[in-house]
Amino acid sequence: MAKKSGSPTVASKTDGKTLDKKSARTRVRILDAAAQVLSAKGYAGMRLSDVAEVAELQAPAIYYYFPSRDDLIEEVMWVGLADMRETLAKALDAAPADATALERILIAVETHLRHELEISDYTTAAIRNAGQLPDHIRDRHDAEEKKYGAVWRDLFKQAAEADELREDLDPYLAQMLVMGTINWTAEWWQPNRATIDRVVANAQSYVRAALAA
Amino acid sequence: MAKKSGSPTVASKTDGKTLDKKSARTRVRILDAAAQVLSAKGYAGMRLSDVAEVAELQAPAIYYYFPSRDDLIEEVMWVGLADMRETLAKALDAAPADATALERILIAVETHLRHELEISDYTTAAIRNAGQLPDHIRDRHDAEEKKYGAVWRDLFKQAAEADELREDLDPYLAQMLVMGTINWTAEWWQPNRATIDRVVANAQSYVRAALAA
DNA sequence: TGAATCCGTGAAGCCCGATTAGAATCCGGG
DNA sequence: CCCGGATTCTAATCGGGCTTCACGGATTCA
Repeated sequence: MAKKSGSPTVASKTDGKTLDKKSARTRVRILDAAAQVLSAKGYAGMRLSDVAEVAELQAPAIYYYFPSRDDLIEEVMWVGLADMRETLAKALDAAPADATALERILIAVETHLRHELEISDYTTAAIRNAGQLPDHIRDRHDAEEKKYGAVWRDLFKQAAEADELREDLDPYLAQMLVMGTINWTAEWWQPNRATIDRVVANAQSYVRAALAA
Repeated sequence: MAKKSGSPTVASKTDGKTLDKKSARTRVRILDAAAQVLSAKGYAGMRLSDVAEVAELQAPAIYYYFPSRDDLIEEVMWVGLADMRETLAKALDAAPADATALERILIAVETHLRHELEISDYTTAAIRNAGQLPDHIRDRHDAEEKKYGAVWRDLFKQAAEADELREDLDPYLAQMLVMGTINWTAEWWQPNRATIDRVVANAQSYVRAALAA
């Protein structure tokens, strides 16, 4: 609970202001609080009074930074995905040039998992609430989700073309099963049950064996 | 969307009444509608007026059958898990006596998946909302969830003892990863994308390879 | 036929939570 | 020290959604 945002995206992608201005920091505090509450209570269950309490201010102050509750939520959801996608893209760029397609998938598994578990309430909020959003918020979120999915789709396509996936797996279904494997961790993982390193190691071993031809 | 309950549990475990009485059928209609809406909108987002509309009656009529909104939700959540557990128990009982521990896990994968995808909004409601419940409803649900988890835990314990799991997997983590693999399907599967049979076949292949020593 | 019970409706009551209005406070520059 | 904008607060409005209430049509049974 109550992970930090740790995300450069929150400030940088969102508007031009920098973090040193107090007002920008307050904005981030609100966003962080919203991510935390949203992740725990769901779209309809998130109350501005809860957010305000976590952010240590009064609810109406939120309106100084966001035009409405839905705008706040939309931004949290979007940042969650966009941030995740950037992190993943960076990690893949940093991979050794001779990495196999399967190895790249395992890098993605690790990156996704670490980001989800240690960094960001934004991501878990985005994951958990994707299905419950009303249509008007869903659009932007769906677009971003599609982009994120595309990164993964490429990974699986390349693995399939390089014959690194077992024959009896459909690449699309395999992708979804892998994403389930890692997305679901947010629902059960707790720091005292197993270290992140152990979860990552087990998940990588599991996925590698599941996919490898 | 809008799957049927198909569940004997709804009527039988819930009270003594039988389905032939019109009132009992109305009660089930409300429960089915609640499962459907709950699964789509989440705990806080489920409105009694939505449920009433799906069940084709007026909202206050719900109070003839359930003391409160929370009681209705609690029953949906509980039925979802209890029903799933019974189905799984039956499927495992019906397994051939000489099935290996790993084969039994694969039976569980298929049973869970088919139940989740083709039968029950109750189960998806239970899965999706487990994290968002307020404490007073959570108790009964947690108890039931623990029971369901225990069935799986046994499966993995036996597999581990029979050396059918790869050495570098922790049985507990492996269990959670498998449950993620299958629980997550509810989030993405749609009938037009792939048949249930194909999903089941891929998931079984995936899990077998992931786990098998 | 009449009465008891079951089922369900329509019209409020009431509380909670988003939002708005308007005032108070804070803070850097003159 | 004092002003003006930036920031935040308190108080009030407003609508939506759960719940209650009192009533009526049906169905059953004597």
